[in-house]
Amino acid sequence: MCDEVHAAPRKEGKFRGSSRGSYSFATPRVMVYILPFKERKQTMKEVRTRFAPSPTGFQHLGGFRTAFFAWLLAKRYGGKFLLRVEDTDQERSVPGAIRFIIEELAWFGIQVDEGPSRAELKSLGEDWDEAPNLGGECGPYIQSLRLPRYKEIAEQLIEKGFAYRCDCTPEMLERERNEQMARKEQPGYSGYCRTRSVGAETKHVVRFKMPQRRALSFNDAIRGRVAWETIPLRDTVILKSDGFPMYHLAVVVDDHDMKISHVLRGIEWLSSTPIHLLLYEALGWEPPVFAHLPVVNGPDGKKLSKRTGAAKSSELRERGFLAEAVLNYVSLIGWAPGEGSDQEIFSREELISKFSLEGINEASGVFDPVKLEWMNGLYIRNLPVEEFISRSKPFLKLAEVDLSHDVFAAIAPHVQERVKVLTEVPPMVDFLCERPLQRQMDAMFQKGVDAAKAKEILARAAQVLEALPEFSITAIDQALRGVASELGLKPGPAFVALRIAVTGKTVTPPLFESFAVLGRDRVLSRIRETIGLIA
RNA sequence: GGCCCCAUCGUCUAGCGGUCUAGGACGCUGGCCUCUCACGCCGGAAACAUGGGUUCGAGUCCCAUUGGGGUCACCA
Repeated sequence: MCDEVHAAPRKEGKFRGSSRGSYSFATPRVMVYILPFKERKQTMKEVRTRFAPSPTGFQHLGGFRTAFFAWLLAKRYGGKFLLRVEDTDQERSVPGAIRFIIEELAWFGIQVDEGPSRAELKSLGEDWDEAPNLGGECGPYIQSLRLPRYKEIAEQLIEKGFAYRCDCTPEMLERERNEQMARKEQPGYSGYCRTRSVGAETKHVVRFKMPQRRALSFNDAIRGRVAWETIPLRDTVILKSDGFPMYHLAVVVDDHDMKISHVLRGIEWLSSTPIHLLLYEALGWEPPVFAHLPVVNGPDGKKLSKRTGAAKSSELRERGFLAEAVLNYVSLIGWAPGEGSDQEIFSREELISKFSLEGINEASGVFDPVKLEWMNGLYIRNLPVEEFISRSKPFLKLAEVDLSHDVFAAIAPHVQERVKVLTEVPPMVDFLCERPLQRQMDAMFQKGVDAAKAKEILARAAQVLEALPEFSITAIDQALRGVASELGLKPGPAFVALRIAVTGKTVTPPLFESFAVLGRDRVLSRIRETIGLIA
């Protein structure tokens, strides 16, 4: 009954016509995320999703969005989220990449239920003090540690006639390709070794026999039916000559072994799904539900890259973004709650309860750093003050702005609603330190305030402030306004001089509060110092 | 080039045949608030790629065109 939802019939017409060899994979577990909770519990398998990055460098935001969606889906249905490391390309694997991924997931608060154990990490030389010991029943969770398993499956496929050994050298393949191109044919492996019998002892790869003229389709959880009338692919290598598997073999084997129910991955994988489907078929395994996610592009409309600046999560953290805000923002690229809802600020719990594959868009999206900043500012403002203070402290320390807890706490509420990222905090409060000020003196003279007038304001203000019985915010407020009107000035222009004299800057937290926090002595000495500076 | 995916304001999106003279958010912009800067509040400009169908009726369904993107490795 519920099968209808994802068996989206919109592509049906296109597909119906091909009668020969038509085959489609049923994906009955589609109903997993549309059945009411109680019903589901009795009939459904556990939802198990995974994030399977290859440790070839730094993941960007798009990668973590994929991980987050997979995590949300698992949590939504009380399932498990696993981390698997796809390091089958020895040459491209870079040391430290696994650690980066694990630490970033932790920063985002995406808990991994199953993943590499400490021993697995150690065996790869990827061990560090705070390394978590994930583990799980389906390990190892690092592909380079699962080589015998892939070999076993490859042998099985050869025995059953779905695959064969090929000892063609790269040079031979190259020559073949050149000849094909000269003849203006589609280049690709001809299948030379299909009918030969290459012994296991000679150096070889294992190739999967791709059927030609075969219709194939499946129900993508996001796009509905995707169909191929013929398989356009050549016999593809599934096991390399060095004994490592190719991606296609490794994913299929691992997703099966690890009982993955839903595969969420980037749309760049859509084209290779037929190979995976064929592999599942040959192995007699039931394929998981596939959901191919739209890509996230940079503001330039091109793929997210390291040069996109804020696209690297670790960089966002260093720049003072909050994990909650980043996750909230990133989840909005390609996903919306739907049902006419306008909501776009979600707690983690709300996201879990509202997330669904149906809400994911087909179209690619653009990462907008400006909106992220806005949202981060919103999250910062919504933080309890104490939380804001403790999160700001590392940034103060890094910027060598040395303030006591009490001093910073006194000004914090005013800073909190003025920053979008935490790195903006230190420059906003560094005037409270003992450091000598660099004053923007030239900004002082404007709107009817010349050097003489400025001196007058400062001198009078110093006098009045010194005489104040109590150096409180309201007292300072009244006193300073009094000075302004006494000198025939509006508060605005009058306070510019004072602000620069005491803080050195034109933009600061509110003046009276700043003065109160600084204390009378320092305010007075700074004002007097400035008077001497005016020519 | 073959195959596949995609197409609503600049950007993220709502919209699942009539309630769309298309709603929200960021950004932009006019104003209010105001000691600067922010916050907050009120207002504005800004989009259904094009052409055919289907239908009493299409942003919503179908086809084509155009334009983007992906993929065709002993990379993932």
